[in-house]
Amino acid sequence: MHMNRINGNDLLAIGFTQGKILGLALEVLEKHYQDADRDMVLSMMKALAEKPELYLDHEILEDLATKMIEEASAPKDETIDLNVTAKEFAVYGQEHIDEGAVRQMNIAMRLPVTVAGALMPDAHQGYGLPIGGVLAAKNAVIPYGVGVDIGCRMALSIFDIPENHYFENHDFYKKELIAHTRFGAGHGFMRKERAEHAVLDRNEFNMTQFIKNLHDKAWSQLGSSGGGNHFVEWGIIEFSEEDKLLNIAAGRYLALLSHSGSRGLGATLAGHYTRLAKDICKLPKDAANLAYLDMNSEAGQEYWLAMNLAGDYASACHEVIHDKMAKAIGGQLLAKVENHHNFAWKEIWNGEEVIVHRKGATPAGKGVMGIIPGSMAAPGFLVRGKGEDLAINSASHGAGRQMSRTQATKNISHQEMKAILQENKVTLIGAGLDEAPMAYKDINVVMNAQKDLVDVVAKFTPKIVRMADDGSKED
DNA sequence: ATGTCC
Repeated sequence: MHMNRINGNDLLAIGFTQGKILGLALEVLEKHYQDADRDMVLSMMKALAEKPELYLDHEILEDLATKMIEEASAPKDETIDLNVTAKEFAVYGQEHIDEGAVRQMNIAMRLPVTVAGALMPDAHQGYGLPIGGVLAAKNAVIPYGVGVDIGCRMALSIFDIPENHYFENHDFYKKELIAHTRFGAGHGFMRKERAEHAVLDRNEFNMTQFIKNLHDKAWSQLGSSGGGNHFVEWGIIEFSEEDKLLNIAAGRYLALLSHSGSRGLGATLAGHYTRLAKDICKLPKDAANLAYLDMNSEAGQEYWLAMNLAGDYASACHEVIHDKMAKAIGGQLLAKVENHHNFAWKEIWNGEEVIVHRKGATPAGKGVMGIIPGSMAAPGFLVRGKGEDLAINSASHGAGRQMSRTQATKNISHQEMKAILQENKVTLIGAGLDEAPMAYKDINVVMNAQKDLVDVVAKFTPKIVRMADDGSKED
């Protein structure tokens, strides 16, 4: 516990300014002055901010003082201009997409690094790049083009268990779902319950002090699901015909579907590197959140490694969940499919290597499998990409909202929600009105709008859904 | 999306 720990706001209050120096100063404080007297350290830092030259011979602050003098005398960053005209981009299901998302996409298409873009049929407004936005950039990566929940993904396990086994043992499956999943912002596992995974031994955790500090939280949250629209659910997957590639015969099977990301680790990394990008890459105000890092720069390479670490961590979380559940039910696995939808990839597009950002978009290269969920009461789909160039080999990552969280909480009643769950024979554990099926677009309409992007392989119908408890019900 | 720490 560091109740009196000096934070960024404290330093801003005594004369530090937003930027790289602030981060360095916080690192020095953490490393050398954690247990020192707060007032003493604050007055020393204040003096340093006013006259860094007095600290050039200081045992600990020498390096920081040097950098502050360099920074102060360096020429000021110039704003990078956007192109006057936006490059054209494909939009799928435009009639169901809000204007804000299209406006944001138009700004993204004016970045000097932009090669191509596309908007998926579940698109809506986000920070910087819209959710459901795909952007191919030349040798640059945009932290907010990936999103806050780095590596957020879907994972599906199909078991060799016929659907009637589920219907006959509903309570057992419900019990195991509750026993082996954990939800809620900030929630993780106590030391004795913690899972192990090779991702925790990854070298990238030692890359910087900032990442090192996130290791313990990452460990405690390994195998947890978080909040918002994240879920773990049992459902029935239906193959209307044999799938030779998966080697699955036509029929209905029990399946486990999960949706979650990189938890606190990814969120903290996303925030850190977005700040860094905004500090380095000054864009006009309406494009500020699209700040990018050069892939050849130290910051760009550091973000790339951190992003990949967060992605692999998110994958590990799903692996832990699916392993626990498979073990609990003792089922034989027929197939496992996984895809991330908040990430950046190096891909070849139109003959050149580009960085493809998918922020809430499913990779849909030719033959690439993905999962597009509907809602807790609507089916989701196992799909195969068609490799559509205009969509930059992408598809939607879900149905998309038709009501904001606030709107949904206001306009939907608990009775209405109960009725639609009953009608679809869905058992719900947790979740608030903001995740009600009516808050989402009709998944069939969305799938229709992306017929050129994916083929449907199988249909997944949710049966027992677990989400985070409704925030309003918590104390 | 995230224990609301730039």
